[in-house]
Amino acid sequence: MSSSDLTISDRIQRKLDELTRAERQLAHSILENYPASGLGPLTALAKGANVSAPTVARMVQKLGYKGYPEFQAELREELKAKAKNPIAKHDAWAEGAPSGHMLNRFTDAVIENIRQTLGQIDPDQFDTACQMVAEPRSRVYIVGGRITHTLAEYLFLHMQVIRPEVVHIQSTSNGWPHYLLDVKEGDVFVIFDLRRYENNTLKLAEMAHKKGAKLILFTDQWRSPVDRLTDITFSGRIVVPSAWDSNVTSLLLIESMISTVQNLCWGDTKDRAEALEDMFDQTMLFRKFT
Amino acid sequence: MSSSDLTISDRIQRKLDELTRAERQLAHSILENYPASGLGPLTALAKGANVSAPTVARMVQKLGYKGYPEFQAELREELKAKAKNPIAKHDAWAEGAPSGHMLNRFTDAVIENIRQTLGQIDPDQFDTACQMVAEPRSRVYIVGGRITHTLAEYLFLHMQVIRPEVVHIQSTSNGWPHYLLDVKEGDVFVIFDLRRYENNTLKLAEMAHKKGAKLILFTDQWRSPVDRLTDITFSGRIVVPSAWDSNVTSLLLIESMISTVQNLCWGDTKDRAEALEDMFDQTMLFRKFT
DNA sequence: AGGGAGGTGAAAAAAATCTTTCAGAATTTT
DNA sequence: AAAATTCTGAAAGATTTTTTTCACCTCCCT
Repeated sequence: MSSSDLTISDRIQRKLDELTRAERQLAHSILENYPASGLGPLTALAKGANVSAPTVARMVQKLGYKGYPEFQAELREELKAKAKNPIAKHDAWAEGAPSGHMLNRFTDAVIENIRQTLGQIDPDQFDTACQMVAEPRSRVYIVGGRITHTLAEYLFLHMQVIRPEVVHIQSTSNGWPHYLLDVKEGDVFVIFDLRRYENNTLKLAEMAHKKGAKLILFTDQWRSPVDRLTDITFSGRIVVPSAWDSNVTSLLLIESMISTVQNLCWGDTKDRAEALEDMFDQTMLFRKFT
Repeated sequence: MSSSDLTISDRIQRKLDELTRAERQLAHSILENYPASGLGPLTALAKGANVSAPTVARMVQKLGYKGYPEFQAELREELKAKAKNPIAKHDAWAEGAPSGHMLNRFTDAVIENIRQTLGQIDPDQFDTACQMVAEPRSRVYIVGGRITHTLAEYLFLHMQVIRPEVVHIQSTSNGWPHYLLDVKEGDVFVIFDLRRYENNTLKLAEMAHKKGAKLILFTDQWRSPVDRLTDITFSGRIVVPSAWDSNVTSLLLIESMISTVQNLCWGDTKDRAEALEDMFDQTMLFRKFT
């Protein structure tokens, strides 16, 4: 809202006394299904209220707008603000920092990214992808690029514990063609390709596809060209106030997938985790958690 | 909704694959402030999405409407229907998934983690840490453990572009004692140690500390034993409905730090600046403007 | 009842919005 | 590497929407 913090609905009700008969009739019609009716064409609104078009134009001016379009624009603003509101109630995430502080701006962006991304994900596809990754008969190849190989490795490190036959390939390394020799039909590729999209990753995906492997892609909202080849694609939002893109939403999806796959593999995982734990204990890599 | 029970939002998402690049860009713009932006004039929508007016006209036709006005009319119908129905969903992140679905439970937990973590961070400490990492006279060592070395590498890959003299050490590798020979007073260590805390990381931190290096630690809410030695500690919440811990908050902090450090280092080395500019272009301009 | 002030809507004028066309650009296929 | 296909946006044309004008109507007051 530009000028005041009043909604248009409030404004109308406040001015109700100063309005003429036809205008009051119109006002009630607007409030009847607010704000939808006010967002349509002026003539439709007039007709719906059984008044003439000029009456609408005049009332809108009485309310303080220059014309009907301006009135509509404010209605849309109001709607926009309302849609964002339930989530964006936090004006500052890091208390004690000005709201313009990088931490707050960045967190705002990330939360919005998460909200948008999750809103567009098809839960069935997510479940299907998890089942594919959990399938014990398939080998799972995890592929990342220059930056994203860190995400790939993160997934790999967990999957390695959860199930056997997991391989991590880095598309930027020159050793990857080697791995493709072993790929058999039904194997699963989990591919990370966020902009800038990498040629090597695309080539690798194509070859895997040709071999009959199933492809799961993690990409951004603009979608890597690999998208054409995949069985399932997850596109996350990555925009943050930075010269770089954010991979937070990707990590969120990865971790959710890890958790879901682990539940699917539970029986196997238990044994494997225990075995691994023993190994680590013996090598004294970890301190015991007290 | 007149014909089917699908919302326009659903329809758009369903058709997303059949759309062209510009159209997809537009689609995302519509979903961004849904439904407000779709209720404005066609030209404004086109401008907001950085596409031309005809693209909008074509896409709505692809979606099955006779023209833009018809599309808007349906949007308004949808809005009207939603207003009548007092309690719409909106408590679920992934619409269409039951609120008990892993995606929703996980996202809830992550958002809560972010909220809690950011609430406890001291912005001044954050700024100080960023300045330390940006300091050109210090060498920066980035250290991670078995899982967390992926986070460390993520930070490293970005820092590497932003400033010289950055080193990535993996505490689980047996080569790390080598690196410590070169450490001089005033060098900076960024250490990742989330549970389960690793003995090697602690040892490495102790030796670095003894050499007069400054320590920045990323850990969890229970805090790694390294905490005693550090100048600055960031503790993130990591609890999620999973057998594993979440590193999303850590990544959020890392990315914020990257962005802040980059701002501080702006215009350091000429080559570096040019390289950055180049990358910036490639990152930001995903399509050409004419 | 007659005069006047303000209210109202039909119709025309003005403005904007939407659609179509077409040529150039980008992409894919051969 | 060249050809064909598809995509895209500028500009013009078509349509709709909004505003203005103006005559008529109603209601109130003397």
